[in-house]
Amino acid sequence: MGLLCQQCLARNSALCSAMADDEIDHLFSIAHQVKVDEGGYLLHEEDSAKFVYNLSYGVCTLERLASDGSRQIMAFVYPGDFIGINSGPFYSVSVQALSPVTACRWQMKDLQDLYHTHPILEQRVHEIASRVLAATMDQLFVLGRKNAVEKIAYFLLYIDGRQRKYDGHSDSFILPMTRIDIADYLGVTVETVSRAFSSLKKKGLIDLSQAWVVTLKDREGLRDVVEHRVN
Amino acid sequence: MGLLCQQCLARNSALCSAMADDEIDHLFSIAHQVKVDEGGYLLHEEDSAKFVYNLSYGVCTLERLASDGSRQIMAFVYPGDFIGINSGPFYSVSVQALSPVTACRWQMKDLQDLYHTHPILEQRVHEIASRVLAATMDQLFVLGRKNAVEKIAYFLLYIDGRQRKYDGHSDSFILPMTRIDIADYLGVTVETVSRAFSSLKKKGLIDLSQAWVVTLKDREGLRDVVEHRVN
DNA sequence: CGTGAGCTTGACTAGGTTCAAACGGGGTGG
DNA sequence: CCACCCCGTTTGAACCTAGTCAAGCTCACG
Repeated sequence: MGLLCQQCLARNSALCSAMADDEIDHLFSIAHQVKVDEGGYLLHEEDSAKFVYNLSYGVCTLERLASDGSRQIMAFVYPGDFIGINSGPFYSVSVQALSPVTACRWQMKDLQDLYHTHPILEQRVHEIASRVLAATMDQLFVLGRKNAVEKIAYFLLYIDGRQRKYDGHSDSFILPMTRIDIADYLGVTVETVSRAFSSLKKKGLIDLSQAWVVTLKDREGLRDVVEHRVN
Repeated sequence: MGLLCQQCLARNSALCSAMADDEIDHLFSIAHQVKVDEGGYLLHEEDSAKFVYNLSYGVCTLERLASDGSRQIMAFVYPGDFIGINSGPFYSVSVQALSPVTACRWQMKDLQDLYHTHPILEQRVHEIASRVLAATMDQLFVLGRKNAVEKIAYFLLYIDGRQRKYDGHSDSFILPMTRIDIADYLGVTVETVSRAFSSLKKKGLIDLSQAWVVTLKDREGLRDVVEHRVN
């Protein structure tokens, strides 16, 4: 059984890594495996938050939809990330799969019961929650105070940080999301995203061999762009 | 001793309200009272997060400052609100007083010790953290997807909700923050804030007897503006 | 190959920023 | 007590960035 966990991309996630190999079987035994097709939803914002998920494979968006159809993506969710861990009575965001997705699902209640025998789990949950809030505030700053090119530079460094561990430590990675997703993450339009990519390419900071294959040629230069130290 | 708590504006805050009148003495006995002048800082983003605060009187901003001087306000903090409850090793935001401020300060550690005897406290802390995250995501949506007038309409309803319990249930309230603060909260300039106020006034949705005295004449109309249902 | 979805680019427009000036109310000093 | 000043706010005009609309391109897939 534990074999599934040993091979899981999320084995070293903030929560699972708190459990030794011989303990993880129990964590796994109370979990359900969930699969969602590309484009499908893992959960909806109005659902009551009964479950906690840990993404094993694939990438998701954490998003909110307005009545007029406009969408704001709050975060991109990668293997090892948790979903629903700091929700109130409802999730308050929907989670959509950008690719075929596998996740471990626990009853919130079951996980909380584990806190008694494994108090470190609760501590880890706190840490995760505080990191999520900090990341959301980073994004808030970017949306409020950065222009289009700075937003894209920030986005690329953010994705680089998220994906490096899966794509190896090269300077190239494959974007799992469309330009529309990027636009909805940064609060701009698709065209603006496209123009900003071109601008960074012209500056020599990145390469795009294909639209979704990014090579970071100058991370320090990208950081300068984000920090508004260059035009 | 407990008298101070009985009269405190934060007596019914999410945390203190978990304690009965006869129990609150203990919570108070391990607290320090902190006072900060208008414009002063309660804490800085780079401080290590050793303390938790509960605001008793006054209003603060929760803000982040960039190297180029640009500022993003993440939230306005009112009596009863908690500060530093879901920080990582550092606070990651600074807290500035908009008016003379009084707060109760606890050692994070002391509060965590109380969890054993009063498990409800820990639960409340979770709830607070999840509400903070939800509110931050609301703001993220607004910054990413709303225009200037919609942002101001959202802001007014947000402040109305925050202040109603202190200002009584009238339709008028006094803004404790400047136009610059509002601008830095919504990711626009002062001039844009001013023009948006004028626009809402012209629409008949609000009144401004003085610059900082707002009367909401049509809450439903304001909600329509926020939801993009009107121009 | 041909098709279509997603991406890029161009031309024009609109909303917000910038810079500048005027306004208004509260506080200070003559 | 009034005049003056100062700070925050409002308003105006020019500018510019990002949005809009439209066309063309690329590439994966049938």
